[in-house]
Amino acid sequence: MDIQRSFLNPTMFDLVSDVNFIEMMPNMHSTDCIGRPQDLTSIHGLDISTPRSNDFCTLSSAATSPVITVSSGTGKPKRKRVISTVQRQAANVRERKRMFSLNEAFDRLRRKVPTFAYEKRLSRIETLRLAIVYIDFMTEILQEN
DNA sequence: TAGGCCATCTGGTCCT
DNA sequence: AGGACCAGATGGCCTA
Repeated sequence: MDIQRSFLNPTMFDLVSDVNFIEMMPNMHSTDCIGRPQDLTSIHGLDISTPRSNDFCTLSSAATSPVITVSSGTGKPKRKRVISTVQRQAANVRERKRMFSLNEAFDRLRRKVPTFAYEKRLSRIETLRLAIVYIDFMTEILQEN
C-alpha cells in the first residue's frame, strides 16, 4: 500500500511513528508532556501587556529622531536614523509583541502537525520541518485519489 | 559542561 | 517620520 509506504518514509518515520493528533486532546494545550508551558504568555514570565522596568513606552513624550547622512566608501550616502531612548524602548515593546504573535502562529502550527504524545514540545525549526513533511504526505494522499 | 533553544535587545533596511 | 521586518549578539534555561 502506497500510503503505508509513505508513512515509512524515513523522514516521516524519524518524526512521526505514532500519529497523535493533538487536536483530539485539547487539554494538552496548557502544558506539554514535560510540563513546559504552552501558554506563551507564561513563558519566561512574558507579559507583553506591561512594560519592563526599563521600558519607557508609557511615557507620553515622543522625541524626534534625526536622520544623519553617512557617506559610505562607495560614494552613495547612507541614511542613519538616530532614535531616542524613548523610541528605542517603544521599538523594543513592538518587537516583543511581534515575536509574541510569531510564537502564537508557531503554537497553532504545532497543534496541526502529528506528534508523539510523550514527545517533548517541538522546537520552532522542528515544527516547520515536520509541517513540510506532513503537507507533502497529505498532498501525496490526495494525488492518489 | 557543551550544545540547543528561546527571549530580548539592537541597528539596519524596507514600506506606507 | 515611524512602524514592520529582519538578522546578529547576548544571556538564561534545560538536557544529554
